[in-house]
Amino acid sequence: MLRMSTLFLRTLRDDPSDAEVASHRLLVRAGYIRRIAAGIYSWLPLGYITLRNIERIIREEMDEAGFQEVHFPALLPREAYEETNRWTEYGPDLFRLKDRRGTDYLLGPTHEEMFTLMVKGEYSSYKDLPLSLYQIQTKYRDELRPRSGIIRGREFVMKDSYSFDLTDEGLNESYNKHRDAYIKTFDRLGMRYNIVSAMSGAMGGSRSEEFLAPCPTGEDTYVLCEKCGYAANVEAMKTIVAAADPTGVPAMEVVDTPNTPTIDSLVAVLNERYGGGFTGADTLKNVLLVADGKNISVLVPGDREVDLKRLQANLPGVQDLRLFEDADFARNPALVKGYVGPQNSQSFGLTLYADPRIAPGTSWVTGANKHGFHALNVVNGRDFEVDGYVESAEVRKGDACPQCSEPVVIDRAIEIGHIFQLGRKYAEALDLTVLDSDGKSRVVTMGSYGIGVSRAVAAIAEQTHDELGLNWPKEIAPAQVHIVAAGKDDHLFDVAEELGKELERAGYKVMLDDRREASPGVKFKDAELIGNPVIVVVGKALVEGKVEIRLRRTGQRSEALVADAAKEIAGLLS
RNA sequence: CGGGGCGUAGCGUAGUGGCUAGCGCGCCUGCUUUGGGAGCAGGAGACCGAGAGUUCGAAUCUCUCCGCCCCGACCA
Repeated sequence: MLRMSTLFLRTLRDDPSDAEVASHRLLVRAGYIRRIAAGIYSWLPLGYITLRNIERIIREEMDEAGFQEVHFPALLPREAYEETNRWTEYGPDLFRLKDRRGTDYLLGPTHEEMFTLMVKGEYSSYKDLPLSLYQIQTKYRDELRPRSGIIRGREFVMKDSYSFDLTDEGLNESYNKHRDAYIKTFDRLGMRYNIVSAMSGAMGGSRSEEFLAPCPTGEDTYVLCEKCGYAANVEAMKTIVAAADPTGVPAMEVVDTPNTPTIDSLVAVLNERYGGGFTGADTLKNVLLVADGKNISVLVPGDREVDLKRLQANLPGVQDLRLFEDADFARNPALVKGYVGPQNSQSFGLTLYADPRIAPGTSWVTGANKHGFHALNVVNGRDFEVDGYVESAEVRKGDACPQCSEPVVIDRAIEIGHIFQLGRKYAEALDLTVLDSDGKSRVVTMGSYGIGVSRAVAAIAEQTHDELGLNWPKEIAPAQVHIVAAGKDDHLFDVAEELGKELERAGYKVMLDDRREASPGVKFKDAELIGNPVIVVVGKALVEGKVEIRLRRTGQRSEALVADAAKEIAGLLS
C-alpha cells in the first residue's frame, strides 16, 4: 500500500514554467518526474511505478508471443558500430566517450549490431531459426532538440526486438507476429492508435509500419481515410492520378508574360491577357534542387509546394537535398529563375522528376525558359519527357485516398511503435550466416521492432488527461484505488486502512491518503492530479456506515456500505 | 544549426542604476481548523546562472561563457 503520509512525493500547485505540453506539465506537477538536464529526467516513485507497469505489460505480451528477453549494456565499444559504418554514419546524435586508455565507446542509440553479433555468436544452423529476441533498455541519442518533456528525450527507455529468419517468407511471418503482439500490447496499454504505412527508407526491406497515437501535440503528421481506413505517414502517402488523353490539346504556344516570376503573378497576367479562368492548379511549377551535388528539377502543380521531407524519403539513397540558391542559378545561366519549363530539361543537365499529379498526357502552363515568357498547352509525353515520377508535392487535407478516392484527413500523432523489415543489411555487414539444409551458407534476414516505453508514459498521459490532472487506464496507474481519508477522526482512518487492506487482498494496488494534517480539499485535488482510476472517500458518509466511490474518468459518484465497498469497486474495475 | 524567448529560495513570480531583494505556494514552530488547494502569529530558506567590465554604487548597463524553453530539418 502506498501511504501518502510517507510517500516520497510533493505535488506542485503551479505549472512548471519550462513545460508546455500537458503530459510534461502534469507529470511534473503530480510528482512523477523531475528534469535533470535537457531531455534527461529522473523518475520519482509514482513515475517509476507507472513506467514499470508499462514495461510489465510489454514484457508479458512479448513473452506470450514467444520472443525471448535479453539484455545488453548501454555502454558499448566502438568496434561493433565500426563494421556497419555507423560510428561515422550515425553522426552527432551518437553519445561518444573514451575510457582512461583513450579507447572509444558509445552509449547505445539502438542495438541492431549487438543483437546480430549475439546471434552470430550462438547460432549457425537454419534449424535454429526463426528466432526473435528483445530487450527493454535505456537508449541514448544526443538529439538536436529534445522536446516536450518525456516525449523526446536524450535518454529514453525503449523496447527493441529483432527477428532472424532464413527466408523472406519467414521474415514476413515474424513481422506479422510482432504486428499482432503490438496490437495486443497497445490495446492493453489503453491507447488509441493507428497503424500507418511508413517509409522503409534507405534501410532497404519492404514493409514498414508505424503505430501512431493521435494527439494534437504529437510531432508526426499522418494521413487517414475515414472511409476505408487507409492510413499513412505523409512521406508514404501515395497519389493516384490517371493518365490523360492529350488528343485535341492545341500545340504548345509561347506567350509573352512580363513580370510573372511567381505563380500568383502568372495567373493574374494570364487571365487578364488571355482569359480562360486559369488557376494555380493549371500551372506547372519547376522546382530546382541540388541532390547530392546533382541538379534536379521536380514538377509539381503550381498551387502546391514541394515537401522536401517527402521528396527525400522518396528519392532512395539521396543524403543531401537542398533548394537552388542564387549561386546555383549563376552557375547555370540556361536556367531562368521564375521562368523554368520542363521542355528540354535534360539538355540543361537536369534530371527531371515529376509528382504523380503531373500524369502522362496532362497539359500545363509553364515557364518557357526565357525571361518574361511562359508556354501554354505543354503536354507531358509530347512536349517534355520525365526521367521518373516521385511523390514530392505537399499532401493536403481533402486529397484523394489512394485506395478509395475519398478525401483524406490529416492528423497529428506521437509515434509509439515502429515495425519494419530490415532485410539483410546488418546480417551482411556483420556476416551473420547459417547453413541451410543443403549445407550452403546463407545470410540471415532480419526485422526490427521498437516501442518507446518512456514515451508511452507521456503518450498515454496526453491521450487520457483532463483539466483536473492525469487519468490513467487501470493497468497503468500507480494504483487502481486511491483511498482518501477525509476527516480527523481516528475511526475514519482505521476504516480507510482496513478497506485498503481488504482491496489489497483482493489483488488491487492501493494508494491511501492517510495524511492527518492535509485538508480534504488538498487530498481531493491531489487524488485527481495523480490520476488513479477509482477514488474512494472515507469521510462524511461514514456516519451512515458508507463510503463514497468516484470514477476518475467519468466523475460518476456513488455510495456503498463499508462492508460492500470492495465488491462494488471490483465491479467498477472489471 | 538558424529564428524567437528565458535564467531571482524547492516551485511560481515582482523588481530595468540607489540603501536589510518583495510576494504567493511549499517547508518549520505554536494555537485554531478538517468535504474542495484552511486561519492567525512567529520562523528558516537567495553569494539574483557564471566570469569579466562600466560605476561612488549593479539583480538592473556592457561583453563573454554556460544552462533552459519554444518554432524549423532527424527519430521510439
